[in-house]
Amino acid sequence: MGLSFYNTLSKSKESFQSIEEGKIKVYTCGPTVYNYVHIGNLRTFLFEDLLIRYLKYLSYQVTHVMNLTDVDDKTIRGAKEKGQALKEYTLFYSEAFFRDLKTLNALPADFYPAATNHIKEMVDLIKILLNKAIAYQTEDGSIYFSIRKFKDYGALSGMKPDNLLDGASGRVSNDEYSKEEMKDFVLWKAYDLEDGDVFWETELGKGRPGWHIECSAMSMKYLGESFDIHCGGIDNAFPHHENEIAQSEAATGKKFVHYWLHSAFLNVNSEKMAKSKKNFYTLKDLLEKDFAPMSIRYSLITTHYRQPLNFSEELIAQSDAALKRVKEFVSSLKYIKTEKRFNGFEKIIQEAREGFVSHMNDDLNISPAMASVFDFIRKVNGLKDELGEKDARQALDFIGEINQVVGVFQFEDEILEEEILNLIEERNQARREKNFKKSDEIRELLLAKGILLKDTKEGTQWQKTS
RNA sequence: GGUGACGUACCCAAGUGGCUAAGGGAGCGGUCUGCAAAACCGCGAUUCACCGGUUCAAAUCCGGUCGUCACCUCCA
Repeated sequence: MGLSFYNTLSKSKESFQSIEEGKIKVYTCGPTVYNYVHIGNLRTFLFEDLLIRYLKYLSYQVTHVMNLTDVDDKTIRGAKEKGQALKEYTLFYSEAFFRDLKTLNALPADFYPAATNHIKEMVDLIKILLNKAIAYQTEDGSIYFSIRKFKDYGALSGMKPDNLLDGASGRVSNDEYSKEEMKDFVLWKAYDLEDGDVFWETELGKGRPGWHIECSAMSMKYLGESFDIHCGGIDNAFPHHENEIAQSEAATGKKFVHYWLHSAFLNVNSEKMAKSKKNFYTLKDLLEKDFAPMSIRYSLITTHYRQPLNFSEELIAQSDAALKRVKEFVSSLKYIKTEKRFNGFEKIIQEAREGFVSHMNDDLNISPAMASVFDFIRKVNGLKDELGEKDARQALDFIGEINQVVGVFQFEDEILEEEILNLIEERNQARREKNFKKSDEIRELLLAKGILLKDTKEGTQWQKTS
């Protein structure tokens, strides 16, 4: 089966076809850098990482752009509270965000454009909308998008103008406007004293951009007026993405994005994890509890991205155990040293690969894709006595291949220091002399150094624990 | 009021018309071991929230009921 995705636009799975052969352009909505991200946010970023990694695995040439929202009400308020310049404040949280991504082994995007570096592009876009009379300026100088003038408004989210509750986005003074206009959203916010020193003097007047316009302006700058995939959390489908479509398509007359992929929420006790509910964990919180980054990554990516995921510490512990199983498998392969070959081993690998790929092709259906990896491991474990070194090498390479996509397995350094090797030998000597007190002491000592020993028929084997 | 998602074993989670309902965790039994730990092997839902209906055949389709969550205001 070929690659297919559930497209929010059509509310159905569609087989994937890139605009340009062999190349895929992806835009993902990044964080608003006003605070540390929580792991609910990170779930979405890791879903996107999984997507990008898989597309690369399929040999597509991927261009990935993730924006940073570094000017909005929250960043302005936060900077003011800390008495910092906006730039200083947002830089701090941007860096924290990048650290989190790195810790969780997400591949860096090709571009991380920040809103404040693209004011010119946004102004140009807004000017086009004004010229087309789709946008209008109000008395205070703010500029709004008239959603009634974009006939397809609501196509993505099903939120048609008539069904929206009143109470527009960012409307300054509600009373002056009719009901319909209240549903319009802001493109450019005229300067307000609350904004302090955050403003730009532009052809549109003194002020700052609305939230939605940045993604239209920046995605089109880096990826073109039409591109392949746009991702984000499901809460961004409305109003953010709906508004992006309206702005972009109204301006260019072209289809903005071909595939919209949205991830479901991470919940805690069946409720959305959110800062306002105070039920969130940051990555730092979890690391301080000694959870391993890869166990956290595994927890966040192995539930299908459109399925709400109920988060718990128990979940990470389960992931930890699952990863241990893979690690144990990988570690044990190095003890297969014989020259023999297992007839048909290629076929076993090929079946596992096909299982993995066919499920990932199906809208990144990772659960059964991983199941085929675990099936492979069980099968090979059962065959170990019949495998030779070259087979083991192939099995290891296969796990490495899968890891290009999932990015959760860690391959240990297969070399031990002389000192450690000597201790293992010393312990074996003690065991031969039935000096178990001494051998147990050495085992404890090595475990404290991160080396786990296992006494098997073939001799003592070791494995690194961290 | 409008829009949408979800309810599968003790926990996590696939499967959306038809072979024995994947896989992981936990548990139990076994193998190995000086012992322990780890690993490996085996076992585990006659049943898919509930009630009707369609069908030769349904967890899967249709209707209804109950329960949970989210969006419509910044939110991954």
